[in-house]
Amino acid sequence: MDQLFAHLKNFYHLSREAQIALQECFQQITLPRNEFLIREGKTCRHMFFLEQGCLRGYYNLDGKEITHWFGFENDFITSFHSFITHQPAVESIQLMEAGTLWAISKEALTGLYDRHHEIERLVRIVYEKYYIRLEERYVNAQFKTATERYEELLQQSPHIIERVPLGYIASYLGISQETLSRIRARL
Amino acid sequence: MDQLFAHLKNFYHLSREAQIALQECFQQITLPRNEFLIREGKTCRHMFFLEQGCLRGYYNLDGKEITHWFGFENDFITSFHSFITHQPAVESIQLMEAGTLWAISKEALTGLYDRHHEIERLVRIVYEKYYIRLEERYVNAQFKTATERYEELLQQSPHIIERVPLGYIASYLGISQETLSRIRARL
DNA sequence: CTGCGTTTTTGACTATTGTCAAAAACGGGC
DNA sequence: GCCCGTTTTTGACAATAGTCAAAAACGCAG
Repeated sequence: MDQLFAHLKNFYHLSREAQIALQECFQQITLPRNEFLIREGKTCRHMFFLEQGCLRGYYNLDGKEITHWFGFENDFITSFHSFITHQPAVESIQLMEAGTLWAISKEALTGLYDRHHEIERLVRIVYEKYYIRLEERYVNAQFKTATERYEELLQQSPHIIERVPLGYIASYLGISQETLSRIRARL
Repeated sequence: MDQLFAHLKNFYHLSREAQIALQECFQQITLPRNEFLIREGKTCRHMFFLEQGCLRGYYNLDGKEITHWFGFENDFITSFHSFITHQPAVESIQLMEAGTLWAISKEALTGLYDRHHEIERLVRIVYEKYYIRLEERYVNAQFKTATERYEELLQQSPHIIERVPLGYIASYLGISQETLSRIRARL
């Protein structure tokens, strides 16, 4: 829990009361490797904070699993579309390692917004940061070659390459596993 | 101005007082075709609402202009990265048609957050919606073929194709103009 | 209607990546 | 250390998209 609150300070400094209120709404979860946090088709009603472990979000495209993001320590995790719209999730989220998470329900969170303005502010700021992160990812994904994308991943997120099977990384980069293997051979 | 407030109701219903406070912070701008709303290298300190017209965001990659998004009526426009981080914008935003916009400065907006909790809520909700919109765009861009992306654009946003030169659309889809021309010929 | 600059299309060729299949390397359990 | 299932690499070929250059179509001023 300390880790979560330490991380929140990167976004906004909460008052003691807000922290206590927030703390009461979180529940700890421990899940083994390969377990699902969210399954396609179910509505996701929680936001998670990943304290320890790593996981991937993926969806099905013509029977193929497309991994479109990874989550690591200190990431906020949810199926955002489902969480926001209350519609069934189109993606699944699966643990790639055994992990520890903190969960907060959407009702609890929106309840807090009314009682603690600062918590809503915190969440707004988190969204802003996540938005620009996604924007960057979008530009990289669409307008760079596979090799450039891999090299950038190597530089910026070497932890991904160390902890994640090649097949998932290839999918994440939008290329086939064979192509990624050849890129690696060349470097 | 009516149009702006009518549009805001899609996100959150503001009280009369909040509306008045917000209204006072907006300034109208009119710009001719090809004018720049934001130029690469300058810090963007405003959020805009596009009442009438259309524009594009683009950046330079090895001397080439990469158009990565379009804005149309009722869109909120800014260089999000610059607006949030206060760093110089990496992109430029240019009018493709003469347009009318409403501008609000970042200071004015953050000032409103303190005085009107609901305005911060509204903005949080706007960010949520824009986030999931971007997520969708990301998935489409990375994991579908050029033809699929063009067909989806045709179905979901025919207005883009009607109002925007082919070269910009090709860039937006992440393909060369020639390839887009060939896709069109085939359909 | 004509001419001219811009935008779009077409052609020929090249580079990149995908697909399918098989081989090699890796890693944990015994 | 050995076996077996999984992951990664390699090979051959096909499909997709990019590049450069030229032609055609378009749009507007005069």
